[in-house]
Amino acid sequence: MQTKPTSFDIAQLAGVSQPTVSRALRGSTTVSEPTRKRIEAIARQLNYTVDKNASSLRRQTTNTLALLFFEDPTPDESMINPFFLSMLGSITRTCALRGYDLLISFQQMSSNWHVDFEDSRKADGIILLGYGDYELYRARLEALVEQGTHFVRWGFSEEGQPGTTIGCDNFQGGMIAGQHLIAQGRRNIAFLGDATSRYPELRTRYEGLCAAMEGAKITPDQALQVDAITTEQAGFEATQQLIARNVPFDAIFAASDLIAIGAIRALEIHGRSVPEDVAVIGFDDIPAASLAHPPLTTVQQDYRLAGETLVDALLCQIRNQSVSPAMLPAKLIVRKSCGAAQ
Amino acid sequence: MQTKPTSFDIAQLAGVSQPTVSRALRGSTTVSEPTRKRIEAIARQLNYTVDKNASSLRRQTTNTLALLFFEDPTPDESMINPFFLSMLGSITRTCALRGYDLLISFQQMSSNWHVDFEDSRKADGIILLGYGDYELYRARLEALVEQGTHFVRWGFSEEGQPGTTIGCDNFQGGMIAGQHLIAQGRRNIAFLGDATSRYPELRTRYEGLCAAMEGAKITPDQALQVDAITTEQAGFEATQQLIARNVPFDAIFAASDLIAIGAIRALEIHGRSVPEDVAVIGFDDIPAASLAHPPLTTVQQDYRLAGETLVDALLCQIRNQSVSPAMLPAKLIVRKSCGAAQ
DNA sequence: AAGTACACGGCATACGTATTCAGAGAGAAG
DNA sequence: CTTCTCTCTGAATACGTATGCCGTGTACTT
Repeated sequence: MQTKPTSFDIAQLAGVSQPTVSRALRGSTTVSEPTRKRIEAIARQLNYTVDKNASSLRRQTTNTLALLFFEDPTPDESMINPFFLSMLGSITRTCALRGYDLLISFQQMSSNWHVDFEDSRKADGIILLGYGDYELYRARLEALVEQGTHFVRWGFSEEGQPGTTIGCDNFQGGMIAGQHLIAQGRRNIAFLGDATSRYPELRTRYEGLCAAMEGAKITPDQALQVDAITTEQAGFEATQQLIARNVPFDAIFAASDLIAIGAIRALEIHGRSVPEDVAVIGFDDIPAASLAHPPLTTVQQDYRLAGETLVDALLCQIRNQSVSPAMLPAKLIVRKSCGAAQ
Repeated sequence: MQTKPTSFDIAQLAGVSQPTVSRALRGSTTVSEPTRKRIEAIARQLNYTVDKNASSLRRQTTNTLALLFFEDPTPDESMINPFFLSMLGSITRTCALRGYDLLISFQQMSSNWHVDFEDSRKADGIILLGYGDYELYRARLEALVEQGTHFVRWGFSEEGQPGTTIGCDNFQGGMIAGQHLIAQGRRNIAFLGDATSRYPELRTRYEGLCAAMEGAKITPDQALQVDAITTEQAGFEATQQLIARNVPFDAIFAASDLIAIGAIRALEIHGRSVPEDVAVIGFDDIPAASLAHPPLTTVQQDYRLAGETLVDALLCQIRNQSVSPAMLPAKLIVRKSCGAAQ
C-alpha cells in the first residue's frame, strides 16, 4: 500500500469512467445496480476513501463545523469552564450523528480572531461558546454577520443582536433559585456575579433573583451583590468582600457553580456553616457540583439539549433555513447546600 | 462581498500572475520586495485568505491533527473522563502554537472506527486518547501502522507495541502512592481498579503498589484487589464488594480519582471515616479531586506536559523524524484523604 | 417498422492553489 | 557589442472530485 487509491484507479479496475465511480459511490440513481455493486466492491477492497479536500474543493462545502471557545484569560490558560466542557461532549456527539466533523479551537478574548475557519473554507459554520465581556466582542460578531459567516452563539439573547443566539432562560433560572431560597425562609439573599452589562447572562440571573424577591416583597439590597467572574477564585474573593461589608446575609445565589464552590470555601474559613448559617445555590450543575461539600444545590442547564440545539440551529442556517433564537428552560436541582429537606 | 476573493483576483489587481501571488504570500524569496508589498497590501484589503481545501489538495498535507477519544460505553454517552478533558485543553493549545488545527471525535470502543481522518486526508496525523480494553483495539492499532498512518497514543507503553505511545510512569506512580500510605502506618492496602491485562495502565499502577508493599515486607493480598473501570459508580460498587469480603483494610489506593471519589461515598455510607479508618489515594488529579470531601490525595499526571508531548511526538512522526516513546513522571499530591499531616 | 422516451455512462471541465520549467530582461564581464 | 549570469515572473500543469451536458443503445409506443 504505497499510494492512496483514487476514483480513477477504481474506474480503471471497474472498466468505467471516473465520473461513474463518483456517481456510484455517492448514491446517484443514474448508475445501474450491477455497476454500482461492482464499483462498491472494488472500492471496499482497495480501502478507498473519498479525498475530503478534493471533494470539499469541488463542492464548496466541507461537512465540518468549527467550535470556538473564548474566555477571559485565566491563570492557567488550558483551563476551561466545566460547563462548556460538558457541552463539548454533547456537541461532538450531535455533530457525529449529523455526519459532520468538528474542528475546535480556543481563543483568548483579547487575541485577534485570526482563525476564521469559514473564511478559509475549513468549516461550513461556527459555534461560539464562552462567557466573556460582551462589549468586547460584539463588534466581531457584527463583522461575522457582514461577511455572511454562518454561526450560532451560546449565551444571552437580545433583540437586534448580531447572529443567532441560543441560551438558557437565565431570568427564569434566577427566579426559581430565588423562590426556593425564599421558601426556605431566607430573606437576605446575596448575589455573587457580575451584574453589569458586560456579562448580560449573569446580570439576567440577578434580575431573575430580584424578581423573585420583589414577588415576596423583599427589596434587593445593592450591598449584597458582589461582582465576580466565573471562577472558583473569584467566588472565594467575592465572598470575602461580602463578609467584609458586614451586612447580614443568610443565603448566597452564585452566578455559577464555580463561584458557589469558591464561596463555600470562604464561608467555611470564616466559620459560617452551610447551609445552617448561609444557604448556597449555584448555577450550571457542573459535574463537581454534586461532589462539593455539602453537595451543591444548583440551577441546571441542560447541556445535552443545549449542544444539540446549537448544532441543529447552525445546520439550519447553513441550509439557509430560517432559525429563531431559542431559550432553553432551567431546572432547580436540590441538594444539601440550600438547607431544604430532600 | 459576494464571492470569496481568490489568488487570481489579487493577481489581476496587482498586474501579476497567480503563481506570483502564491509565491509572494507564502514568503518565497524569489519575489521582489516591491511586488510582494503590493500583493500583500491588496490581499489584506480584500480580506483574502488562502482556501485551505485547495491548498491541502495541492500540497497533500492539511496542517490539521485529529484527536480521537475512545472509551468504554458509559451510561451517559456524552460524559468524558475528566482527566482526558483536562488534557484536551493542553492539546488544543499546543496545536495552536504549532500552527495546526485540531479535529476532534469521540468513538465508542465497540463501534467501527469508521472515521479515518488521515485516510480521507482531513488530518495529517491522529492522537488517540482513552483507557479501554486494550485487547479490543490492538488489532486496530496494527492496521493503522500497516496503513502508514501517523499516530500517537496516550497510555501504556510496552515493547513491540504498535505505534508510538506516550504515557505516565504508572509503576512509579503506584509505588509512591504505596510508599506514602505505608509511611502513614497503613498495612492493609486495598487496590480498586482492573488488574487484568485488559487495562495495562491500571495493572501497572497495581504492580507499583505491590512493589512498594514488598519493599516494606508486606505481602499484597489478592482479597484486597477489586476490579473497577474508571467511573465513580464502579468505584462505589467495588468498595461495597470490598467491604462485603470482610477482609480488614485501612487504606485504599484507587486506580483513578473517579474510582476514589466513588469509594469515599461508599465508605461514608458504611460508616467508615476517611482518613481515620481508611486512607484513600487516587490517581490523575482531576479538577474534582481537590473539591472532594475530604480533599483527595492523589497521584498527579501532568496533563499539560502530556498534551504537549503528544502533539510534538506526532509532529515529529509526520516529519518522518524518529520518535521514541516517552514516560512522564508522576507526582504525589498530598491532601487530606490520606491522613498525612500537611 | 419507425419514432419516442428513457436509462446509463462518458467527456469535458471547474474548484483554487503550488510547483516545475522555461524565458525575459538587466547587468556584468570580456 | 557579445556572451554569460542572475533575478524575477509567467505558462503550464497537477492535486482528486463532482457535475452539466450530451451521446448511445435499448425498450416501448403507435
